[in-house]
Amino acid sequence: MTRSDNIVLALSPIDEDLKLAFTVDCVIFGYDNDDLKVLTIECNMDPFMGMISLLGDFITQDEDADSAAKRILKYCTGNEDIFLEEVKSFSKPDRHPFGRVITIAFYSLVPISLTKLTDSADKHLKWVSVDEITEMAFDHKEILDNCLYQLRKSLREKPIGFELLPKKFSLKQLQTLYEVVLGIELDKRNFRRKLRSLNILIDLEERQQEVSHRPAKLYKFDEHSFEKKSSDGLKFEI
Amino acid sequence: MTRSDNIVLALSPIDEDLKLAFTVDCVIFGYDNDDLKVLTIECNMDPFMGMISLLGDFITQDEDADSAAKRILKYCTGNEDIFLEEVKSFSKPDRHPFGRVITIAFYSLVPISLTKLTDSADKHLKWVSVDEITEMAFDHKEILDNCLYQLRKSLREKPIGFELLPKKFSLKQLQTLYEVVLGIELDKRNFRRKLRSLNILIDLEERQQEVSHRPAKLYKFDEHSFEKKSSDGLKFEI
DNA sequence: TCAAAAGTGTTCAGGATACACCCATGG
DNA sequence: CCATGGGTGTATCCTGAACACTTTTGA
Repeated sequence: MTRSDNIVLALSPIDEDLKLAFTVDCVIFGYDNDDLKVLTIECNMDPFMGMISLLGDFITQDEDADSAAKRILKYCTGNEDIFLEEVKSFSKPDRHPFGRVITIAFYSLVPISLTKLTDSADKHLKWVSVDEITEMAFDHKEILDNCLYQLRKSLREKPIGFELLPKKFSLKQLQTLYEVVLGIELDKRNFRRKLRSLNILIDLEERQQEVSHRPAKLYKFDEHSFEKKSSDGLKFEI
Repeated sequence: MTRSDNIVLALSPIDEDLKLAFTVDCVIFGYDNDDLKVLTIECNMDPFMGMISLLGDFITQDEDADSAAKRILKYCTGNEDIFLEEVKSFSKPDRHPFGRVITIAFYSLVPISLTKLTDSADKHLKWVSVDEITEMAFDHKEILDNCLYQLRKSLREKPIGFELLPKKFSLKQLQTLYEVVLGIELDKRNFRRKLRSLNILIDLEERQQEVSHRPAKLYKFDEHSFEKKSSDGLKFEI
């Protein structure tokens, strides 16, 4: 996979008569330093030259949209086992200057600190704070906005916040994540009581290291327990 | 538009080299006689000959997926102003026997009693109870299941139940709709109090006619009031 | 006057919210 | 011993759930 996998550059899978192509675009959200970011690549195609764009690629003949998205994630991070959710399609006839390019948007979640971008991808990619993004190539800003909306919705309905954090995290980190992504303030005691009552965290009996104050206890997400509770009809709601 | 608009029959927009085509499929939900139904068309293509299928069509060069879905709705009902929500894409490489056909699934809601199927569509189409459907052509049963799931979710989060009822309806009708679609029982008094507190119904000061018991009061949905409340952050939740 | 469905209030429990102080650690 | 962030409990309010009888109409 080369840089030409940026759909901006790869032309071959576009049928020249119908000018029809089918792609996926991934909004890869990362979280680091109490900040929500998106993985971007610089666009080198007029009229969007120099603007940032999302990671996307054609869907090949032998894969479905989901697999294509996973392939992009693996290309960027070397990892396939990443949270991924389909959001919606974007298919305005004039959305792409090369012709009819219909795309399915996904968003995915990674903790930036644990995510080494692969060598091949590294030099082209950039994490950009969501707040700082005012425009993107193509209709990618619109795609980002839709995915961000969906992320916020899902974050309140399903326990996916953990996907953005390191395996071990403190309750404070988790709370800040919710506050940053949702753009709201949460009460510390109520937040903790809520999570305690959900019973989906495992106390690791460990503490933060090398902090100049009382170190926080560390937890991990109890995926197994959640799956069980979930099928019993647990209502996750923050 | 002819019957060949059923994607099963129309071949031309499939590129013969790439075998790539792009379609929409509509799960058109209708409600009648306290029963949730889906509009279907008989499939006349092997290996699905005789099975029911969803209403679908190619996306043309000058429309987006949404417009294609609306076009299908207009073809079937003569009406364009119908509730429509995109659900997800279906893109398994082998999902269609003719080649690579990627589809975007939508569901829409109509009150069957108010929906005259257009003459051209009428003879081919059939309303089938959701409960009775065990198999469909292609992966349409999977599409239906996904759309039904999404309908149930949205029905609890947004005031869309009205889309399935006549303009004027009784509270009993509305409650039964929720009970039928969600497959649950609701308490009459709690349900009515809930609706009262939401303040999104207009009392028409009218009553049912020609029923052999005390006639129920009729209401209509106050779309304007809801829009206002919604932007003020009303949490609709049933 | 009967059958059939419409319509209405109260109580209780559990979850959501608001709120302030002590604790542990490193420097 | 001080600065910094970690950690905890209680009182109140509100919403959701459970529950039974009276009213109106047509036949």
